Amino acid sequence: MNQEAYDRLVSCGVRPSMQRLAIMDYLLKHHTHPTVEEVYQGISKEIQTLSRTTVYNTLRLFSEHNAAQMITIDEHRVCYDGDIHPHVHFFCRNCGHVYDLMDEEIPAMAQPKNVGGHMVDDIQLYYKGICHECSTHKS
Amino acid sequence: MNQEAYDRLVSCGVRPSMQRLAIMDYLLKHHTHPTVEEVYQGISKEIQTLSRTTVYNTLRLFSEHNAAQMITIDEHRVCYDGDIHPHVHFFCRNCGHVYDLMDEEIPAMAQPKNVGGHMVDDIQLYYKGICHECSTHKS
DNA sequence: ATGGGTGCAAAGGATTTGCAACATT
DNA sequence: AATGTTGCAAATCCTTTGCACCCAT
Repeated sequence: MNQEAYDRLVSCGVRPSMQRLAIMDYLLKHHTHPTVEEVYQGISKEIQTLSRTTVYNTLRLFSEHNAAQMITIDEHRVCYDGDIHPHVHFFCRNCGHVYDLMDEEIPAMAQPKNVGGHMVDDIQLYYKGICHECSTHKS
Repeated sequence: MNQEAYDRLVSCGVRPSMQRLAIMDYLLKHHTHPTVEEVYQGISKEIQTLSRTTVYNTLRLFSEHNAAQMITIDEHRVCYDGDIHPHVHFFCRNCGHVYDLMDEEIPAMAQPKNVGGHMVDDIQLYYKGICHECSTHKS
């Protein structure tokens, strides 16, 4: 079993279960910003009885407990990131891939701060454009 | 007629039409980050024959021509902003409202720049949390 | 008459909900 | 037993597509 997945769940106040551990494990091992469907496809081999509903519920639960990041950069589909360290996401309009940009600066959000009267607890910085792959391998 | 709406369309290379002018006019007069549905409801009184399809197509067209901003901060629904000056958006997890934060700094994006090999042409900075309304009028 | 714009109806997809079965304490 | 978790099927909601009509050049 994956100790890191277990620890993440416990430290974020999420009760561990077979499915939850498998899903967190998947997120920690695949830095591909998977969608619900991709997570489901990746895990259903191991857990034959897994349902999409559980993946939906679990990923939502994770993001509510800050055990994973929900990314809404693509209008068509939500995806998730097991890396909860704040970093910039880049979305390619052409191929739809989401890339991490670890070197870009992003204002840190150690604890909730008050901005214009509102309590801000999360900051997401999204870059959009055309990725390197798509701009070189143009058809 | 609204000269500002007309000018925005022309300067962004969007051919004006009855519907397009009405939709742009709505965006310029309502800084509420309306969804497709809200724009539709707001305009269908004037243009009785307006269809949702046209609103969908038109708002998409606007965002493709940078005549409006498409905002995907809320996982459930896309919304639009007629203000194309870069500014931070704040999303309230509780009531779902999207607020402008004009005073927050946002890295400017005058023209496309290369970041880690990718051509970035748009930057969006999203803050999330609980808005002032929701935190004071708690139930 | 040609090309773009509009709108209806239908299709498509993603996500949520209700509820019953199951697991775990 | 009680509580939380899972999963199926159905429902819902958002958005796109195909196609025909219409308008303006």
